[in-house]
Amino acid sequence: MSRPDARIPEHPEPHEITLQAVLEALVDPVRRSIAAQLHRAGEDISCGKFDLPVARSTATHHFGVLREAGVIRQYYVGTSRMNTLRADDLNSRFPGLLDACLQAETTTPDPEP
Amino acid sequence: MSRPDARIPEHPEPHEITLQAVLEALVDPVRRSIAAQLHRAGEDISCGKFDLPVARSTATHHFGVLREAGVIRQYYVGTSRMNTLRADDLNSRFPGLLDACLQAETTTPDPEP
DNA sequence: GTCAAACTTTGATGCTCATCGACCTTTGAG
DNA sequence: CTCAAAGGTCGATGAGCATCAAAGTTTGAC
Repeated sequence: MSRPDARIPEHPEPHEITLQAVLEALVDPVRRSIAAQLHRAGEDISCGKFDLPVARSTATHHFGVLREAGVIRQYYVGTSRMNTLRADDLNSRFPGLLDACLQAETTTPDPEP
Repeated sequence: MSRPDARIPEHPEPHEITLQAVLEALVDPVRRSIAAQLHRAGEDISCGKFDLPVARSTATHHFGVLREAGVIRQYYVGTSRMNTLRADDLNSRFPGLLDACLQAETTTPDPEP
C-alpha cells in the first residue's frame, strides 16, 4: 500500500472526537491561539509560521494535543508541517462549540497572567 | 446595612465572566455533570441533591469553581445552598458555548476513565 | 555527499489542581 | 439550650501537564 507519509501521525475519525478531548485542547490559551490564528488566516499554516510565546518543542506538544483531539489536521509539505482547522468535523459533532471559542477569542483580549 | 447573607460568596458580574474561566470550569467532567444535572432538572438544586462521584469536600470545591467562573449562582435557603445555572448570562456572553457542552454532555456518554 | 532548515524526541523540572479525611460552623427544630 | 443536618475549611497527597534546553531526524537544495 502506498502510505501517504510515514511522518504523519494519527488523526481521530469524526465520530471518535470527544467533548472531553476538545475541551482539554481548547482550555489552553496557547492552543486556543493556534486555532484562532488558523481560523483568521483562512488557509493552512505551517507550524513555524505561528506567532506563539513558547519554545518550539513546547509548540510541537501543543500541535500534538490539538491533532489528537481532532481540532486540527496535519500533513507534510517538504519539511514543513501544515495545519488545517477541522471546523466542519467539529461543527457537525459539537455545533456551536468552536465558534463560541473562536468568537470569544477574537473579541475578548487574552487575559495576561 | 441589610447584607443579604454573609455566607454567600462573590459572583462575577456578567461582563466579568471570561472564556478562560468558563472553559477551565467546564473541562472537568464532575463540574460538567453538575451543569448538566442543573440543566436537565430545570430548577434550582441544593448541593446535597446532586449525584456526584466525589467526596463532599471535593464537591464543595467544584461548586466554588463553577460559581467563581460565573457558570452557576448560589444562594442559601436555611442550611441548604441552592444552585442556579446562569444560562442567560453565559449565552449572552459566549453564545452557543454552554449549549454545545450541555448537548454533548447528554448525547455523548461519559468517558469512563 | 553535504548542509541547513524545520520539526520532533527526550528527559527534567516545577506548578497547578483534584482528591480525601478530619474537624469546624451555621441554621433550624424541639 | 441541645442536636442533627448541611456544608465549609484545612492541610496533605498525588497525578498530570506546560515548559524548556539539548540532541536527534528527515527533507530538499546545492
